Amino acid sequence: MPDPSPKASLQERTRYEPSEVEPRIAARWLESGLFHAEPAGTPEENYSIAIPPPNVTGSLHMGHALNGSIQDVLVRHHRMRGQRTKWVLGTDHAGIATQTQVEKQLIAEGSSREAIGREAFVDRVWEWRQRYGPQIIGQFQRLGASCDYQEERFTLDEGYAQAVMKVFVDLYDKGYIYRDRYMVNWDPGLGSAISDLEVEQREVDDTLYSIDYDLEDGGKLTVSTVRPETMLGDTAVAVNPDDERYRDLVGRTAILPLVGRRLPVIADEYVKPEFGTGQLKITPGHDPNDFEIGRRHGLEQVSVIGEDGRMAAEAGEPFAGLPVLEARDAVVAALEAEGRIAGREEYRHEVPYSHRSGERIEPLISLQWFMAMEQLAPPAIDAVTSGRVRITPDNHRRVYLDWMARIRPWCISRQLWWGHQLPIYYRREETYVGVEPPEGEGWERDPDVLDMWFSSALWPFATLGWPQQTEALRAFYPTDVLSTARDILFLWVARMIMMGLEFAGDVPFRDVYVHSVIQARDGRRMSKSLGTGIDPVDEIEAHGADAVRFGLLAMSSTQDVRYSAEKVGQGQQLANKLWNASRLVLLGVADGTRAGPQPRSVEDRWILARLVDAQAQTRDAIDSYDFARGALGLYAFVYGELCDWYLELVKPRLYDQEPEVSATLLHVLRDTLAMAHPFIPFVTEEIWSHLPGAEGLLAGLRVEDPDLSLRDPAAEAEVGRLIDAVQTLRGWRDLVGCRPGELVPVRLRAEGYEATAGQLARLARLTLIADGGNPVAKVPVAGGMVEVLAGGGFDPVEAERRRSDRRTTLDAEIARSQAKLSNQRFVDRAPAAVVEAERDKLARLRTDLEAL
RNA sequence: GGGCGCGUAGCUCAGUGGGAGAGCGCUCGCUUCACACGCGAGAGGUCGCUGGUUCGAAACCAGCCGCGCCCACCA
Repeated sequence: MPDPSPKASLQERTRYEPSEVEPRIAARWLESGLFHAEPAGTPEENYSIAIPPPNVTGSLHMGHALNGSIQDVLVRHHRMRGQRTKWVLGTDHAGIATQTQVEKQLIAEGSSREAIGREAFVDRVWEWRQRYGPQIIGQFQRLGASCDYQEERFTLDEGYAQAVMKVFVDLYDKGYIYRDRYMVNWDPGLGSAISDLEVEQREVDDTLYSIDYDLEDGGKLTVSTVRPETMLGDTAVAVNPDDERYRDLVGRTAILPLVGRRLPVIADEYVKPEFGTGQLKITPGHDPNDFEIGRRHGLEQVSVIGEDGRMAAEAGEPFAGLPVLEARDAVVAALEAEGRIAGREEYRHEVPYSHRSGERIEPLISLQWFMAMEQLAPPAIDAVTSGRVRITPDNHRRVYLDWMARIRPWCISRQLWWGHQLPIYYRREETYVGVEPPEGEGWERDPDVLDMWFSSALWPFATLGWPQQTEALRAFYPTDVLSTARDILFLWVARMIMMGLEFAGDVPFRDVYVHSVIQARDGRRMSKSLGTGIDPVDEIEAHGADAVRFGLLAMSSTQDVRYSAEKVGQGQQLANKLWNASRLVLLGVADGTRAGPQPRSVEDRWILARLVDAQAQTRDAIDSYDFARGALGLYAFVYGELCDWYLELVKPRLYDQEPEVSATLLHVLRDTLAMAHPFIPFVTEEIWSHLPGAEGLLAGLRVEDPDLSLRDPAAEAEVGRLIDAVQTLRGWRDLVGCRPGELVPVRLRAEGYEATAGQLARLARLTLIADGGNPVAKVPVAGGMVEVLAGGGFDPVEAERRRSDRRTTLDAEIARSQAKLSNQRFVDRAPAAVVEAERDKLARLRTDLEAL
């Protein structure tokens, strides 16, 4: 990190400049080694989080920035509470995404992965990773994330690969992993099978064709399909067994047009009599439903579409070799020529698309590796129902449980080159599965790799050194919380829980926090392809990391929210406010002051009480994962209490160099910085470095529990009354046209200002006069009246109008209150405290009215 | 088809049984010796609609209207 420009003095820096400060602070943190935790102690006393590993090719997006901010609040908070805290860092090899990137690069060079071969290709991807992998790590540092950067893991590093291989072999040995020819979601764009979770349904307008099939012994039937080309693979026609119309059809034989194949007419419950003609063509090779029906009835499976997205040889001439869409037209044309198209209609329906490549899924039968989930799911269900894993917000709990209850086999093999290659070897009819390659000649390794989510599922324990029983594993597993967006609840979270229980002997985390999704300003999802993305790095450059962190946390919620530039602005202002408030204090306090609460007046007791309350509230917000409340509460304290009132109240004493107020101010500042640090770490660390007597980094400060003995309801009531009165009087002044600087002579006729009358006069610009003549105006304040005496320059007409408005309001409120209290049912049934409060209120209103 | 959630000030959102809130925006005033990324004062809301429960509903219940998301193999 280059040495920054010579540090301007506090005196000159009237504006907080994050771009100057943040890189300097980030460098200090990294050099300090504070973020690294040597393993010791137990998971119960330590605090750990495993970062959701970003894709190695990725760059920081808004989701990373939000989740990074959330996790960093948690990690910094617990570190400052004195826990040994580790935030496990690393990246994911992200099989598909990374392979696609490098392939694009190759194609741009006029080459391809096939041209250079697997080995050279994988080398190329590793080079890519060395080059682009550090980018996103640097961006997390820019955000201020206090990860343990000394121990970065990668889902394809050597130790991690060992863990993956061991898990695979163990699961195979237990019989959970098996090979099957089964209907899979084939992604023609990728040239690979993908799992159910990587498929998304999209609404599509298609044409629904009705096609006549002749019956062998005379007559015909009519089937409907949006994919006429698949009829070449039909092996039956089905009707519902209860469908009276077709009872005598069952058992007869239809003839498949164009092909001539004899199709048995079968009866199956799946067929809906009311849909179309109630006669359904059965294509076990290319439709998941038909596949199941085919298995039930022992039907032949004919694959007419190949993995290359073209019609296979089985499709016959002239269709074999044609791309699917061309084949569709050709089949329709051929059927039309035979007069078999009985109808077409526009048809809107949902169709599976690949979440990875964006292409339409081609369901087909393929030989793949699967993982059975029946044994793994129940313990993972129990972990959540028993509360060993808590999910926040808890409406996601049921979503998780519903999915787990209906969990299906997981297709784990991918026809890719970048990833964990299956530890499976074939020789003729033999299959060998093992971490080490088999002895002997002639073995060939299965070319497929594992679904990236298989390796990600091991993340919380594989990163800590499993299968070795390491110190790190003993100290930090289970981790405390997993913070994530809900879109990978099944893909990742559920699988981590299953794998953690199966292999690491415990749940991988105690809490799952599901954060909101930040949408674009117009409510659409943020996405590069839609052009709706906002780059958090740009935002950090423009407004500072603290501002972005604050903004994201403040807009976070239990539901999806639109990106709010205003909240980021609020964060930027907070940083600037804190900086300038600190300048006031640091430039003003007496030399040699030691920080410590030394209350001498009611406002001192008040700010100490408010500080303790803010500390408790902030802590509670963090502990309950309510980051918006935490961030906004912090803002409210700094603006609404510390700066607007306390600093204004004590300025005269500060200028007088009163030692006690210096000590108290430094104490409040110190504690405020510590409280704010998890949310806005840079500005607080920078200010901390200017604090007299501050040693070391704020990030490493050990924070004590809030000192509840400083709570002070009496001081809060007294200063609360003062604040109300000042605001009332300022409002009055503004309304009646008092010049801003002018001192108005008044007589205070109100209770409860014994200790604060001087402050009231100063802040509302009044001159207090003990006696004097008749008032020329009256301003009601809590506890009584401020009588304005002759001599102040104001508009008497406006003053009278104000008084009369106030009377109208009071009359209305009194009427409402009286009505309420004269309602016998209210008095009888409402809680006594509520009724009592209503009576007090009425009394107060009447007093105020009388005073007027 | 099943499930979850949302509809509160011009905008983005808090508020879950006892007198409607924040930030931004808007209006007016202020070169007040920390901050004009500032200070002070204001305007602005039938809390989607209808019905119900309750002494009392923005909040709880039901229905309706509008919007979003997740899950699901109807050609």
